[in-house]
Amino acid sequence: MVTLEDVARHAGVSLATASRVLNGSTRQVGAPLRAKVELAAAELGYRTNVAAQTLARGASNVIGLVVHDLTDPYFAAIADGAMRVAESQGLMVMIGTTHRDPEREIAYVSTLNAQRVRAVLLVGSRVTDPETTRRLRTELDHYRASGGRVACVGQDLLGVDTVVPDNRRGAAELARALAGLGHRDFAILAGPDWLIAPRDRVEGFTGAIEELGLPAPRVLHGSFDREGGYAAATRVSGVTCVFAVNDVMAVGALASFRDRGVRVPGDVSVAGFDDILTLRDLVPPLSTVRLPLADMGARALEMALGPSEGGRAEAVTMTGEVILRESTRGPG
Amino acid sequence: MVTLEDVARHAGVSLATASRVLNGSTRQVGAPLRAKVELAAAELGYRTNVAAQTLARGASNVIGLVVHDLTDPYFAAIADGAMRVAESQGLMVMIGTTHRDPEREIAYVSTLNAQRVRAVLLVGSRVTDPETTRRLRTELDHYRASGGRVACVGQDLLGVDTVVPDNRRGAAELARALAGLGHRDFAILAGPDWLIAPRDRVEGFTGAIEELGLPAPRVLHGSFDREGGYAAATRVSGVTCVFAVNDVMAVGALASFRDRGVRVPGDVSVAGFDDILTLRDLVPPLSTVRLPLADMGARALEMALGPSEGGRAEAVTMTGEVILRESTRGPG
DNA sequence: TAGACGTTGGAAAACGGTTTCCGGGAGGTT
DNA sequence: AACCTCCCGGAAACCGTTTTCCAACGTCTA
Repeated sequence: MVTLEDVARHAGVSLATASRVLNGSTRQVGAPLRAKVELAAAELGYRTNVAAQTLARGASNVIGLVVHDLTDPYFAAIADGAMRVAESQGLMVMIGTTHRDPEREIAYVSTLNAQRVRAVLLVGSRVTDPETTRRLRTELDHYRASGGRVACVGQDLLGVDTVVPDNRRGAAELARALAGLGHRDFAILAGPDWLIAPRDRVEGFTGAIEELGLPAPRVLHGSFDREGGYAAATRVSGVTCVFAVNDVMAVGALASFRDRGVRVPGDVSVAGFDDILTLRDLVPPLSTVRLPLADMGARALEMALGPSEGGRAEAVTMTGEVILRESTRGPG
Repeated sequence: MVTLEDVARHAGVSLATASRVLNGSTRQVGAPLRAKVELAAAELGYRTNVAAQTLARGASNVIGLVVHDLTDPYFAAIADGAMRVAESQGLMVMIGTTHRDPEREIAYVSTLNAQRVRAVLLVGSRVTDPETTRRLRTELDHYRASGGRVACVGQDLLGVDTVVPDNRRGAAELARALAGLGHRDFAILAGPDWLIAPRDRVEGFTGAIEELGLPAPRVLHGSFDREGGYAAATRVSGVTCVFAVNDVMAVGALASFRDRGVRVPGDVSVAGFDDILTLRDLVPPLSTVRLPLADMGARALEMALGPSEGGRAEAVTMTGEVILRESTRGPG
């Protein structure tokens, strides 16, 4: 293990000088010494010990990213956006996957705090349980008290900078668009009601339907993933249009309908939410509400890394754009 | 910032005792003192400074994962498998995405070395350029010389433990299966030839076709992703069956055919390789060669973490299983 | 030519833990 | 009662950097 001291000795300079040449930035070092140090470092194959550096500097070059599930294209897209920003700033990324367990999310914040990461990004819907949220907040406050920065992609419940998808409005606009096609009888494939995002989407959708004076949609709950969509879709009947609260559930629903011989959009229209990349390759192409996922991840990290806005947490709302494709058409 | 010393003072014990209670493991501490320390730590909200711990211990609790592209379901699946193993061992995961740039891969190994991560997992096909491989090996040797562990999912070219998908054999078996359906005229949507995995798959496929005495397949090169598959597929003509060297290229090919009004499998059969999860939702379901992706990632990390086999690097071959679905049928 | 000043190099004190010793006390054996 | 162990607490060295002083050395100005 080659240390900076070895390099300094080999170059015939002091530890301080070697440090200034190889890592430090504040002060100048004369050209001749600088060259000697660089040569010595190369010859010995010196690698900075980041742990020591972090300890001495009191700040690391790592950010933490907490997502629910990396194999879900929704999270992969957001993570990718964030990672590009991190890379452009020379930061490494530490990832934790919670598999939708709020306890794990809290535990990860604690661990990332111990790692003294520069910033933590929490990606994914918040939960409705106030006690869980309170505990997470406590943990985050603790982290921030020691200089950590935090941002969230989800709902503005943590007192930190947040990128908020406008779930209600997006769902409402989708509802109006679908009603505009002539649909009157809707089913909603809803997620679990302890997650806020799916709940908001349900409310936005039903609210708009009510305003239009149409019969209230039938709400079928399932888990917030493909299997949940599949399972909930098997219980659908007597409607002309199905709204799945996210795309992966919609994908599950399409599979379910295919397996049951229900044609989309012939027998029933289907729409999702998020516009994950995978949708390009579905048949029929899925109607959805587009969210700029990669941008959301990038933006959130930029907020976390940027100067704190006078201590005041900022919330940026991202509005979705309704995109009607072939999976929806008028009834009959 | 609460330090261990604060905790020790608050509890009225020595630094050593506090350390032993809160982090250390080797030695026992009597119940009364132990309780006092734990109480003090809780009251003060103490969080271990992992950087200091890493420095003192000389080993971290982090592993590095280097993949080409996280939004590609192939890599997401492997990463997920590896991350589950990491989590079960209480390790954090630092991820780097190279976007298929070998230079970035080398740079990441260097950075992860500086981070003193416990182990590094390199996921993705090796390149044909020996010079690049040599430089990567140098960097890896350097890392291993200081106690780092390395494993690879790809080809056994780095002198480290490796999980090797049997690309030639898988492709050959797929070729025989497709020929068994009656096909004689094949096109291969090949990846760039500076990547070994796609090249091996092409060779395995053509080799088997030759052995059967059939005309040599036409090889069309494209990038190793969906767009490459799409582009290459637009140049396909006069064949009854197309083999895309991985599933995401096959997905691109399906899109291309769909856009051009070429029916699959009516006009042309299409097969891919890897069996990524996304395939479940394609229409028609894609024939492919199944690789146990999550297991491969998990296995590789286990090898990296396990005891070194007497210094000898191990190579585990994973054979693929041909799966014929509806995207392939006999010609005519 | 003396004094002030701006550079540049080095010694040494942090940073926050872990771990090796060392010492004292309790318990067991002859 | 003397001796030997074993167990457990504490003092202090150490991990590899960064960074604050401090000193030495031109160079410029008056």
